[in-house]
Amino acid sequence: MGLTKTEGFTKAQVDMAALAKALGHPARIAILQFLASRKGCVCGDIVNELPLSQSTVSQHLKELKNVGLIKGDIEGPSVCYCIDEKAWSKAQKNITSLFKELAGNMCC
Amino acid sequence: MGLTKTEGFTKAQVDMAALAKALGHPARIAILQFLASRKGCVCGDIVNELPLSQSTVSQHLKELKNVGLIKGDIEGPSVCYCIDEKAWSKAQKNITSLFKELAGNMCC
DNA sequence: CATAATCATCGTAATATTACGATTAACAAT
DNA sequence: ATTGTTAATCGTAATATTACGATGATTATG
Repeated sequence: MGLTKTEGFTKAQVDMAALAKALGHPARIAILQFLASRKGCVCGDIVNELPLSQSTVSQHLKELKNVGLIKGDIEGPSVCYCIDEKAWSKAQKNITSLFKELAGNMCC
Repeated sequence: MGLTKTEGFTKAQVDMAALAKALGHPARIAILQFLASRKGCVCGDIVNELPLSQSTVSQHLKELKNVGLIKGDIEGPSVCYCIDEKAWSKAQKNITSLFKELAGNMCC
C-alpha cells in the first residue's frame, strides 16, 4: 500500500500530519533554517548549502511549497525563496496548541 | 533510493526531522491526542479509536516508541501506553526553539 | 489444561519517498 | 543567434512506508 488512510481522521489531524511530514527530512529543516538565517529572500545558493544534488534539492523545495511553508518568486533567471509568514505562523499556532493539548497528562 | 542522507546535516537537524517524521501521520497524531485525553495510561482500547486494523495500529505505536514519545508497560495480558513526559517536553523545547529561530525573518 | 483476550510480529502487496543524472525551459549576456 | 546560468522536470532505481490478514507469544480465566 504505502497509501495513508485519511478517512476516519479529522481535517485537523490530517493537516497537522501533513505539516509534520513536510518537516520530516533533515534537508527540509536545513532549508528552512537557511532561509531564516538570511533576513530576506534567498536567490540561488540554497543548493550549495546542502549535501545533495540540484534536482534533489529542487524536489525538497517543491514539497515545502506544496505544504505552503515557503514561496518562490521568479527573479530573472533565478528564483527567490522565502518562508511564507502566514502559513508559518499558522503552523506554529497549530503545533503549539497540539503541545498544549498534550501537556500535563502524563502518568508513568 | 528511498534512503535519507544524514551525512552533511547536524545531529540536531536529523533528530528534529526524525521527530517530525514520527508526527507525520494522522493515526499517530490521533494516538497521541487519545493518550492525552485520558489522564493516565491507556490499556487496550487504542485500536477501537482508530479506523485501522490492529496490526497497523501496533506498527504506529512501535514508531512512536522508537522515537521515544511514548512508553508501553505490560499490564497483565494487555499493554498500557502513555506519553513519555521527558521525551515529550524535550521535543516541545526543540520545536519551540526551531520556531523561535525561524520567526521574524520573513520578507515577501 | 483448554480457551479467550490482547498485542507483537511476520509475510505480503501497493504505493511513496529519496536521490541522482540527464534533459528541458527560461532568461541574461555576450 | 549562441552561449551560459539557473532551476524545474523526467526517467530511473533503491529503499521506506502503509496497510492488512495470519500467525505467535503471553497472560488471564474457565
